[in-house]
Amino acid sequence: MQEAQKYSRYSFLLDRTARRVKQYAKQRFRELGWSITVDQWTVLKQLFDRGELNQRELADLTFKDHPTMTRIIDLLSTKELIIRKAHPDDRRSFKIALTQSGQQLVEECLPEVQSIRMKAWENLSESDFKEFKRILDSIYDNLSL
Amino acid sequence: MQEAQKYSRYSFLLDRTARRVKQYAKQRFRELGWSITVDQWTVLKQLFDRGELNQRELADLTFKDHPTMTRIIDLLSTKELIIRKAHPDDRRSFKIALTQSGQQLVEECLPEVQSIRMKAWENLSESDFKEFKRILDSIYDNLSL
DNA sequence: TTACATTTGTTGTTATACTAATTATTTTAA
DNA sequence: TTAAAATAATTAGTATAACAACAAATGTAA
Repeated sequence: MQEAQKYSRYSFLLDRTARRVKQYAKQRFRELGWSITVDQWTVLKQLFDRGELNQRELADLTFKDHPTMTRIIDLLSTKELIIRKAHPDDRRSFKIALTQSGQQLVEECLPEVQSIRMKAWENLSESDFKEFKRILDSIYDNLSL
Repeated sequence: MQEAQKYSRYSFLLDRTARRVKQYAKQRFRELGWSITVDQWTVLKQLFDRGELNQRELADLTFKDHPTMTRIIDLLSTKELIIRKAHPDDRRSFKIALTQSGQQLVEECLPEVQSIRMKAWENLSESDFKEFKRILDSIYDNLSL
């Protein structure tokens, strides 16, 4: 393979694998009868770990843009897993909080999510993880603005 | 970090990095004034490399599903970069072919695409590429159906 | 040959991704 | 203090991504 073409191939493999990982988790969520998506889960988990956050903070933590976060928040609100509370110090902003059923859902799903996530890494060693993380971070930094 | 949480973190980094790579390419395409997306490019490039293909073959090669491919083909047809030609042996199917302007576009864009792709891999070594590919393939296989 | 299964492609629906533009509010600077 | 700049969130438009259901054509087995 030509030198230059090789890099396109790696980018393709990265994209393909990331899609597969997401697809697998999505499918397992469905099979388990959970009515949330993987991206919605990520938001719930952040709120579970860190407590109330505004939408900008959630967007930054999950590396999503603001319009996307608005819509994920809308969907989670409709399902009554979170609520937008008025921000005490800033009327432009909301405090997003888990509802009781949101809290309960995270607690129930957490072990299963972890086993879904583990599946991808079967047969890989501790040093593989380190290498992988290092390379991913390097790629990410190369493309930072 | 807890053992189980680690795997979620790796999945997150993978997703984040893949999104960044796509985002970077998309932005460069825009800056260069190209009116195609990265996924559309991938289809054009396959046709350029392999000649006429049907939609199933294109979907298989790019690891996209058939409805997604239908829509990408629709968009490229509208832009007159490709055409659906009747398949001589199978009336269910089309032969997808580059038009002259499609062919020309690929030839013009190819060097620039390769430099966009290379950007991600700066400061990484040949053995990093090999390791990375091995780990990606392993993850992909772990989640195969 | 007929009935059934498979294949190819399309349509519909929901969700995420990114861009641009907009509103409301808050911050900063003259 | 007032005007301009910046920020938080939303809305609108277009493009992927995945899934289900479907139509038309082809293949296969009795």
